[in-house]
Amino acid sequence: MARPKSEDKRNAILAAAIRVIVTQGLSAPTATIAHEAGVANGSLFTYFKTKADLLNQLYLELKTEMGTAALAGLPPDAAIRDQMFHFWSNWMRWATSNPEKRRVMAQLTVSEEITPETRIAAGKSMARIGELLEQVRAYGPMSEAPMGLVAQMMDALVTATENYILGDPDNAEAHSRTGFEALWRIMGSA
Amino acid sequence: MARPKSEDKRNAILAAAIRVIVTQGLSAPTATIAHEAGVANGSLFTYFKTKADLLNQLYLELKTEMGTAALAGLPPDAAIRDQMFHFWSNWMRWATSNPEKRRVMAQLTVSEEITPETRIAAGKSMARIGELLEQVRAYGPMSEAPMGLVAQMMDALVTATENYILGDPDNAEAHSRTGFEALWRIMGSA
DNA sequence: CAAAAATGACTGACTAGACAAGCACTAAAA
DNA sequence: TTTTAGTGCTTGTCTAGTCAGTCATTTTTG
Repeated sequence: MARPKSEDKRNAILAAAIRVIVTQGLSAPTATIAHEAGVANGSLFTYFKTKADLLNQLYLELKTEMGTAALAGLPPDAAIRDQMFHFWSNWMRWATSNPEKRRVMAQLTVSEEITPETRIAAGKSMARIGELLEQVRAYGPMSEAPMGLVAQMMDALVTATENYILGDPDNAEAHSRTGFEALWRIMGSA
Repeated sequence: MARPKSEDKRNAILAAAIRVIVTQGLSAPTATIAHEAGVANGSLFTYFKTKADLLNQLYLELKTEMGTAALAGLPPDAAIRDQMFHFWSNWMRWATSNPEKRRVMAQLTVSEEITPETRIAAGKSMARIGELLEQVRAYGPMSEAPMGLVAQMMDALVTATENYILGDPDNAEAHSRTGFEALWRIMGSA
């Protein structure tokens, strides 16, 4: 390999994509993204085969980052409710301190450009979260409900709470707590 | 006005837009929509000034239709929980029997093309729903929480439940019930 | 240790195609 | 006869992706 691709440049493109998409939406021209990243139009395509490829990789990166952040420092021996609250708080903190990433995630989640394969790969990085949720559900009022529905509901509550916090960041802490209590009322056991 | 615009044609365009957008996404060409509606390319623009205008009107129409459907036959003297359940069931039924409209709504909700004005107008048509929700909230565990957060959570739960039903329509009834019970655990009082 | 050859990342002008909207014209209503 | 809806071809703009050539970096060779 004569001249290695630089990880820096790849990251610069992904970061630029976030900044541009947040203001222009997913239809933002690749040229704009390349320019924002300080890279030539054509270079973008040496790092990402197509625009769709760029979007898929961005989605994967964001989802993984979010999952990692949410699980950071989870106390493995604490009561399940405390673990869940820790997890919830991490997630909220990440979301509120990365509003642009959150917005872009929301757009990508709904986009047709994201392939099922990417969604599955993204799901894998959430495996640990699934286990946790499974334990929570098993002894609560949702024990009979299908896991998929429970997972979607949690996701929905997270997103709703995050969205609301975005509009009133000063009371983030209180809203986060309200959200968690709602979640726990839905599926928790004690 | 010498020759009146036909309401039929307008509706044909909106209906065609739904059909086309559901398969092609919001970037679907206006030409395709016009063709699907059995109308010339240019005619579309006598009914809708721009493509964005078309999307905004479609959003408004769908949101209004959904709101109306959800409130149909609401028993005004029944217990508040029963009213809420009636409302929830209506909403679910509308969603499951109009999957394409639901999908298009989801796309429009997130789209940058929809103006704040349109969103506000759409909110107005939901006023009655707001009152109902207000009564529910007032005596439950969410009485201290801001109304906006409560509304977003309900919306999130509706959407999550709808989405899940879409993937397993055979058990729609059971899932709908599960969803409502979750909602009631969050904010109901008895 | 040159130096030159091989490699492939990088550039940005360019192309081919798509699309929203305009327009000149025709048909229908009043 | 006037006015406006309706038509579908045309136009100007925009954009994803290409490509011929350049240049930084590594590898080979005398």
